[in-house]
Amino acid sequence: MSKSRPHVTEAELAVLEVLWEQDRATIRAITDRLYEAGSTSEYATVQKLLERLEAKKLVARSRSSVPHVFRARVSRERLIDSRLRDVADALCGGSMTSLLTQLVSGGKFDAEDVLRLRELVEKLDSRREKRS
Amino acid sequence: MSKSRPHVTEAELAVLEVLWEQDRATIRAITDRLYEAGSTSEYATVQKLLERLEAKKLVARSRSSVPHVFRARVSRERLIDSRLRDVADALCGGSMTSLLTQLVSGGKFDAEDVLRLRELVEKLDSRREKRS
DNA sequence: GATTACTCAGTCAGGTCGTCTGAGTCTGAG
DNA sequence: CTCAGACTCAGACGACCTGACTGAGTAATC
Repeated sequence: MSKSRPHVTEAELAVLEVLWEQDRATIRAITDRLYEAGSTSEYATVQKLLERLEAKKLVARSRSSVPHVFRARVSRERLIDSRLRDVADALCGGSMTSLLTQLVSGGKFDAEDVLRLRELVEKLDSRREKRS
Repeated sequence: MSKSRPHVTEAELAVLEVLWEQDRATIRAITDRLYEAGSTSEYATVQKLLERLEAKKLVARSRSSVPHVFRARVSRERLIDSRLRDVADALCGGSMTSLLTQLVSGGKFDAEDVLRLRELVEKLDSRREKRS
């Protein structure tokens, strides 16, 4: 988390979810999406969350028009990756490989999961070979 | 995290690490391990951390002797798994499979990693077949 | 009997997080 | 022009968490 991996709060995440879903959105749109009602204070809450997300460079704000338009600067995939890295740092000495090993050997996966995983490994392997 | 998956603090984790390393330990032993000095207040800090860990059922305390002897009730592997589950819940709709897919396809792994992963998948597959 | 180590309960400051308020700005309708 | 409504921006707030610390009481040891 420390290494330029700011923590994303649950409420902040909810905002990001909307941005992932809608690509671009105003505070109003996000507020209505999250709260239905969209009162003044709820609007302000979303505003503050966006402000913090912007400070963490996780969303971009376009000030060229009013109301401002926001978009996510980070994908869900990157966020997942960053959280996994946090876990690896905290519990696996920073090794993503250990984490992966742990996840694979520990989890319960059915036939379909294993099949998909196998395909994924194949793809990974061939991609790696091509690089070298 | 909510589902009987209490959050483990960094300081609490440091205590757990010692317990994993030493199996059983007194507060004194843990304090000396973590702080070298082992002053009164540091001792009390460790004590409080153990108290909280005990409340979370992550360590067991034997009161039959004084000083009390502590041991971990959760392995590093289980803790990793629980954190991964947190990530899955927060970002993958609770699906560990999605998380796994993300981890495999997103991470940078070298030839050795891929080889090990492949073996792991084999093992997982045969284990699964045996079960059915 | 005093010292030392330990347990147990409680406190405390600093930080984070979600929420909310208020002051000021801009714009469009009447 | 003026007013109302929507928006931005800065700040504050209480609740909570976390690590650190204190003090009172108890048991053991010399």
